[in-house]
Amino acid sequence: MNMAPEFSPPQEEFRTTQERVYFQVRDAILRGKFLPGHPITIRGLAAELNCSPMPVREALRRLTSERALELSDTRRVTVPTMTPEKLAEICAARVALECQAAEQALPFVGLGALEQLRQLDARVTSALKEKNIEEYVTANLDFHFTLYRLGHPHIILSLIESLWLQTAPLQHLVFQRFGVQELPDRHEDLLDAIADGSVARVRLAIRQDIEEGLGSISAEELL
Amino acid sequence: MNMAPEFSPPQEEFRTTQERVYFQVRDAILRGKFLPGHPITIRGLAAELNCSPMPVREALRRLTSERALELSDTRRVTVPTMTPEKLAEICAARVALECQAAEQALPFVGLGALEQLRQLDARVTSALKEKNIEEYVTANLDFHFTLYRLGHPHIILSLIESLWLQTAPLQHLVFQRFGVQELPDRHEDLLDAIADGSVARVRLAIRQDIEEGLGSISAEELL
DNA sequence: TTCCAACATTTGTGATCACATTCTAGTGGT
DNA sequence: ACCACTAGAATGTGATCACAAATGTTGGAA
Repeated sequence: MNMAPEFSPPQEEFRTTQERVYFQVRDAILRGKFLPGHPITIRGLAAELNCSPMPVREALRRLTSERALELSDTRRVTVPTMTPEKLAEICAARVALECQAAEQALPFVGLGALEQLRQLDARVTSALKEKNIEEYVTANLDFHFTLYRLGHPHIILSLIESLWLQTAPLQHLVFQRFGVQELPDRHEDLLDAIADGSVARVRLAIRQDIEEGLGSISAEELL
Repeated sequence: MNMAPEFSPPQEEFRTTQERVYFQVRDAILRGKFLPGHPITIRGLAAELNCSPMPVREALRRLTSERALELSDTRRVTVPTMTPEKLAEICAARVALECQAAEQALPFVGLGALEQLRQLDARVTSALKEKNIEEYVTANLDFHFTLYRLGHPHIILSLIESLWLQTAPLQHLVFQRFGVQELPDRHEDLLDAIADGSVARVRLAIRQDIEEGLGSISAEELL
């Protein structure tokens, strides 16, 4: 059986092995290479990533601390399974934090940034038409985070990243089953609201984008 | 020099040493036993806590992942120093998340819970009068978290806990210098709003409680 | 066939060791 | 007296080992 999670080779150079392992596993989770409920072993990862168990232990500890992975009652590390309650919570937290991040970013949106956001949105819609899920996920992620980063947040951004990390495997699975054609595109509303500088409309667009995207799958993920 | 951070003995029994160390260090941070900027060494902690460096490594990794500690550019673990920017962000994030948590808890507030909250608020105000900082901090923490826990949140609650952990050492220092007599008490407004079941007033009270509490110290913590 | 006990394997945790990097004194020169 | 430089100590990181708990497998008995 081929359980190899297809780790990407390390893109950039990292200071420590633990950091390299952390980002490789993190990336694998984001790309949905781990199935929910799938157990992860320290020695197995160490063998696949060509290092000793030590850096893997710390990387996994870090990821479980971010809720990207989960500790079972027997101290085994697994990919978290999603429940409707957790999804609703993540949804609510994302609305609360991303609305705040967007509002905080709003004064910093110049014409260059707006143009960049439009181009990223174009990538998103084109990926939607081509049903290229991989591209859609990454472009959508880039679109949101380039906006949020304009306000130069640190703490809030890392909280949002943690929440995205938790829904990442789910997105992948659900999009595989349903396709992506029927998702409403709230990015247009968002871009218009940003251009107008309307805080209320920005918050509304983000809330709808999140709730329609994540809410639409809330009934289907009982695996 | 007596740098011993006065670790509390482990209150309950923990499954692993790493977990014990994690909570002991976490508790020490919450009680302000570590000074901001103070470097923390793995071997030093290991010696103080009677274990090998290994569990300390994982506990510190976990705490830095929660931003309760910080990694310097030379991979040294230090207690984070607060900056006005970080404080403003934490403040904004707390408003966003705690308003959400309170709104989520509102339907679950029964008469028993309301009475419990009133008693906790009484503890807070009495601690304020007696200028008992330790008691104030814990009672205030209990007040907020018993409210939030009513909505049975998991993810949001852990996010909020992480944010409180980041401001804990600051509270301690600032309250030592200024005393606590002039802090406005928004808990009364909050309790009234809860009794009325008014979401808008609950959110307003929490926003004011956070912003007046943390905002009042934003200009004074340049250490 | 089904169930359960006993064994072997795997796994997580903690300790110890080795090494490269960083911090800290102590030294020597100006 | 002051500063740059070097040697020693201390620290973080990674690897390996030991051990107990958990998991998986095998074997026999009902």
